[in-house]
Amino acid sequence: MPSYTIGQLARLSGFGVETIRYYERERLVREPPRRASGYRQYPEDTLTRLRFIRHAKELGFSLKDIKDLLELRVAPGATCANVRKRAETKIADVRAKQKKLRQIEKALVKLAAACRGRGPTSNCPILDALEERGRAQ
Amino acid sequence: MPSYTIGQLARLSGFGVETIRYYERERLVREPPRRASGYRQYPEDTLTRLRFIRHAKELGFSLKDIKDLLELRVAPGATCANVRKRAETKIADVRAKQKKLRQIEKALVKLAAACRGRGPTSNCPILDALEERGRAQ
DNA sequence: ATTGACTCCGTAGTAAGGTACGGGGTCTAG
DNA sequence: CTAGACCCCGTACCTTACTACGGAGTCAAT
Repeated sequence: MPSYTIGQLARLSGFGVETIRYYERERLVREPPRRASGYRQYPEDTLTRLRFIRHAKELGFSLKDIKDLLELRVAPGATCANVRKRAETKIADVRAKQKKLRQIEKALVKLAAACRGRGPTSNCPILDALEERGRAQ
Repeated sequence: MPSYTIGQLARLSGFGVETIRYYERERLVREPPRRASGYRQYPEDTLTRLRFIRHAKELGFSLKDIKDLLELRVAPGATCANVRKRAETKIADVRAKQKKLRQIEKALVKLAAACRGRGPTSNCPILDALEERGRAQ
C-alpha cells in the first residue's frame, strides 16, 4: 500500500504542510508513524480524511463539528445507541442546510432567468428575489 | 411601516448590537437614517437582510461571499448580462454544496441504520461510511 | 427631575483557523 | 559528496469575524 510524506499529502489534498501539522495538533488527523529520521509516513486513508475535511469545511462545518463527525466512527466505549442518536442530530443539521441551499438556489435561478442580458441592473424586475427567499425560516 | 432601533433589531435577528454596527462598517447592511438624537432607525427590510445573512453564514459563506450575493441586486451600472453570469456561477456553487451535503446525509443515514442500538461502537460494521462518501469528489 | 435602560462612538481585545519563520537535520540526483 | 529540495520543531504572526469597554448623550416612566 502507498504511503506519503507530508509534502506529497499537501499537494494531493490541497492543504499546506503547516495546515496538516496544525490538524494533527488539533487531532483532526491521527499522528502517523515516523521513519528513523523522524519524517512522517502517512497511510492512504489520511488523504481520504483530508479531502473529507475540505468538503465539510466548504459546507460551513467548524473544525469542531468535523471532529465530531469523524469521531462518530471511533468514539471508544460509546454505545451504538449513542452513536445513532448523534448521527440523527447531524442528519437533521444537514437536512436543514440543504433546505436553505434550495431556497437560495431557487432565488438565484429566478434572478438569472429574469435577466435577459440587456439594460442596466436597475431595470431587472425581481432583483430582490434573494431577500424574499432569505426571509423564509 | 414599522421601524426599529438597533436593540430591537438585535433581539429580532439574533445578532448582537455590536455585530450589527460591525456589519454596517463592513457594508453588509446599509447605513440607516438617524433621528435628531443620532439614534439609528432601521426599516423593516434590514431585518430580512440580517436573517438572510444568518442563513448564509450557516451554509459556509464568508461575509465577503454574502456581500457578493447581496450585491447581485444593487451593483450600480452593472449590466443584466453581468448579473446573470455572476448568478450562474453562484448557482453552480450552491448546487455543488447540495451534492456534498447529500453525500454526507446518505453516509449518516447508513450509519444510523446500521446501529441497532446495542453493543459497543466498535461492533458497528459501516462506521467508515463517512469517509467512503467523503472520498467522492 | 431622576433613574435605568438604551444608544452613540472609537478603539482594543478575543477566538478560530491557519501561515510564516528560522535554525537545524535528511534525502536524492548528479 | 554536495546542492537543492524536503522535513523537523517551536513559536510568532496574521486574517476573519466578532465582542467588550468606557465615557458620554438620550429616552420613557415614575
